[in-house]
Amino acid sequence: MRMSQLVGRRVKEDPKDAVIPSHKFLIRGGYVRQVSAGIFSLLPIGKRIIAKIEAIIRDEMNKIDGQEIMMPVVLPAELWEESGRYESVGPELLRFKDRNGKRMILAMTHEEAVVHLIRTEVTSYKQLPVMVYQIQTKYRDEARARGGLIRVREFTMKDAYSFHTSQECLEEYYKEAHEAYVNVFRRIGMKNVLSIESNSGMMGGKVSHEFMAVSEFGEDTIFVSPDYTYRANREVAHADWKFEKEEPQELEKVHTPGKESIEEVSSFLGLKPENTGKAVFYKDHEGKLVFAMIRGDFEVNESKLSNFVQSAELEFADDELIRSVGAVPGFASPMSIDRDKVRIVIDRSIAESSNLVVGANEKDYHYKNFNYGRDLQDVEITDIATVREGDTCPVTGQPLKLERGIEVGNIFQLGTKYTETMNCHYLDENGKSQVPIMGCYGIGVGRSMASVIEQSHDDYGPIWPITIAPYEVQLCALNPKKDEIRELSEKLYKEMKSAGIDVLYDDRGEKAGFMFSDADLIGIPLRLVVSPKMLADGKVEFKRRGSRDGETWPVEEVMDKIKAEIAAEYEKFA
RNA sequence: CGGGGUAUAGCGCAGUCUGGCUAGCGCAUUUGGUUUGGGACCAAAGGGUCGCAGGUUCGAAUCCUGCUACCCCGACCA
Repeated sequence: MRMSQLVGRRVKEDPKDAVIPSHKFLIRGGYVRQVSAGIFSLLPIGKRIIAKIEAIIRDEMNKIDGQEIMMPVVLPAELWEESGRYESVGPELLRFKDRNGKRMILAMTHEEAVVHLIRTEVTSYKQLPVMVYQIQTKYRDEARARGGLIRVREFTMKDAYSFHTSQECLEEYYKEAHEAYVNVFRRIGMKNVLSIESNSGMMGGKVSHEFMAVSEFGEDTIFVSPDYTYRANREVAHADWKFEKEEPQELEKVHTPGKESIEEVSSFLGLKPENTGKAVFYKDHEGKLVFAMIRGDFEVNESKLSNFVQSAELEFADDELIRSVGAVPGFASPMSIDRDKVRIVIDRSIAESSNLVVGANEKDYHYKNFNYGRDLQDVEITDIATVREGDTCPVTGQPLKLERGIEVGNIFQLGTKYTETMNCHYLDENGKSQVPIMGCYGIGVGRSMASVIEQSHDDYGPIWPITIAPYEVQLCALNPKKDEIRELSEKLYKEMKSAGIDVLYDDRGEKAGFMFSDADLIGIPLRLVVSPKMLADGKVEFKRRGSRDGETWPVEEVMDKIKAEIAAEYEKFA
């Protein structure tokens, strides 16, 4: 490709809206352009990167016997009504009507569509297990798009779905898919990606993993042990907390005028937050009150609580609802409240500690020396605590470290949630009707591209791994008005093209600095410069992206040497 | 959805408070010339419904009302 013809200009200044490096460079380098909030066009070099990422994904999916298909973006609402998600999913599902008034949706994921397909095409145990996948557009009407390609509304996703006759078979395939994902991210040159335990929550499965590109700009918080043996999303992370019981002392009501928060109460009484119990009230999806209690120095983990009470939409309860069960906001206690109207869930930190300060359900009063077992019985006890940096790793015993991550992929053991509700069956070897067990596997393609930039750039632009770089080699002709420069550059360009090398040829005759700055923004890993100075000695300069020092190659050796360099680059990601 | 901000040429911005000549600057673009190793120089040129609608006024980018879009923080996130 000749740079003089390339669509997509480079810009010198950072776009005012961009706050993270990948967003800045994607705009400045001419990879993408925003059309609307969270909606982007891909320009030629962006599209080439995406195509290369997709090719690697395809290769790995095909290796684990995936069969590529393509399902529609627009789906009838009735398909989503079958699974129940037409109602259960919020406004991020874009609903609309066609000209006949028929209710339609823009697919944000394809479990329904794939079950619709598989239930008619796969009817015998002999056809199982089977995996189908597609690389296709998804639309999610995000409340707030952000971070360039990190959180968008329309995006390309590879989504794969597997169907099995047994849980064992699913688990075995799940391992293969996990391995394939590791290969994908290695091959696209993502330097630091972790597979972590994640929250399958309402998706219906038991086991799931997220693949996180570690980045300070990630939206997810993850906890890892120092040796990375333990890796989990904050939503599900747990720690090896140790609590100690002391001799219970007599329950004592104390006057705490106007002291509502943990900090106020504990400092007023000359105690530490860990000597108190904190009450947090939520409203579940049916509007019922959930009373969560945790030791004062912890925070309630809403994901854990939400999973435990099987309610997808927990929200903070208002004071009116709290009072309706006999509790007093700011001075609430699980004792002496209407147990029929409220579900009480207490954290282990409460059940396994002693002599805590808790509310007295009376304005301006607390109790000292609350002890679970003596002062409260028969409530649900579980782990609803949010892990803090430095808490003890449940596996290694070491202090946990906090990282931020961009979710670039996820894999779920779904079970039969969709196959069952949508009447998907096959006949087993005994001629009996069975429901297949499902797994699903996603990769965000554009988000992966952005994540590679986050992990591989310098002040001047992205540094692409050769496996996904828009071109393998950039050829720069410095001063092509000079015949010998132009002639050699054209010759090298043609030779590389016919040798099957992806080459971007800067034939514009710009000043060196201008040309190199553009080259840095395009981030091609290998660069050849034809210049009068070098050519006087019969040499051409070779540079790697990211290094300011080059080598000089004799003109007649350029083709051999560049082929060797390209091969060596690919070797790094094999 | 809550809080904050922005909207003027392709991009980045000034002008708005305090209404007043033909709306300006840098970059980019086009033409001619000089240049050519890390974002050159000279000269000329093209490019604007000042987000939209309504109002006030002799006169509105500027004041008033309503709306919309976009960005940031938060909430939400199959």
